[in-house]
Amino acid sequence: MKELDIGKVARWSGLPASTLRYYEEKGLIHSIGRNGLKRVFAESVLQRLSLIALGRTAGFSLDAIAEMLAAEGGPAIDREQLERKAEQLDHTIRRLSAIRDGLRHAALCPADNHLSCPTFQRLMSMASKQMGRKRSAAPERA
Amino acid sequence: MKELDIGKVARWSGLPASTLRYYEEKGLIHSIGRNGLKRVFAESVLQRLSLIALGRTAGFSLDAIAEMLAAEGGPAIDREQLERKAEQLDHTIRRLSAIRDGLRHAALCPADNHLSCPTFQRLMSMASKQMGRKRSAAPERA
DNA sequence: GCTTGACCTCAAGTCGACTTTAACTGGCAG
DNA sequence: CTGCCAGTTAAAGTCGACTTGAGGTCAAGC
Repeated sequence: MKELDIGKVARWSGLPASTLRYYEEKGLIHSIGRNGLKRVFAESVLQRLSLIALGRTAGFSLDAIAEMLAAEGGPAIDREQLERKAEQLDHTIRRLSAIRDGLRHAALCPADNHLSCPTFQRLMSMASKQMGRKRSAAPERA
Repeated sequence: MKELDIGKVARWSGLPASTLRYYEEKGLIHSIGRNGLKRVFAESVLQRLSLIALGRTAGFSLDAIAEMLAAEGGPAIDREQLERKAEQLDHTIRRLSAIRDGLRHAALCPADNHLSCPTFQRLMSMASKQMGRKRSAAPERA
């Protein structure tokens, strides 16, 4: 099993060492031991970091990601929760798609005020569909 | 032209008044005047707030949104920039889609460790494709 | 005339996610 | 032995996006 010091992990993951320490402190990753003072990581930490980066991209908080990663190894994954998150993501994707189309349209449409362009408006209203954002979606700190 | 006080804007937009004041301070919205001390908003501020919410969903910072909104009314929209943003969003969407599929697969797949499941791995590697930190899109942030 | 409620300002506080700083350790090169 | 380099810690600082708090204004209602 290949062992990496923090510098290698940093270089390969693209994350600064400080972030790796921070993630370890938060329990998102674990070092497999020490060599003197120095942390030693298993190669597999890179995959875990990928998953974390992915989760961040998807908009999850570090805490939410920690939960999911914990569930992942654990005795029972909450399949229902995963499906809920998948569905949430699905909504997000649809909204982002509408926004993307909106931007693209804005880049082409000659109307000088997009707010009054019907195509733009249609896309935006498609994207909106509920705009009071209170904590309700991603983490469900349960 | 209908005029709204901050309370109505708050109720209709779902945002607290403090946020509306903050947005005004940042130049994202404007009140059309004052009634005594009290801000008076045009009804159109609601649409603007929708766009702002949309932008937030798409992962843009308030500053970036302010820029885009400024460009919107201005003399020339940077079409190239819009197209770039659209393309960025497109990548994000693809990655989110892979993540969604990954989650959904994880919810169904009987393997007890998804990290070793080839289907899961394929989806995740599809989602990754570059993992340097750079925030992009968030679902209803938690 | 006094209270209540919705609004105001300005300053300070909070939260998440890091980054920076200062002081220290331990290995290896010259 | 001396320096340097990569690593270590704990604590403080930063940044974006708000929220909260203290203290004030004003119209309406009892």
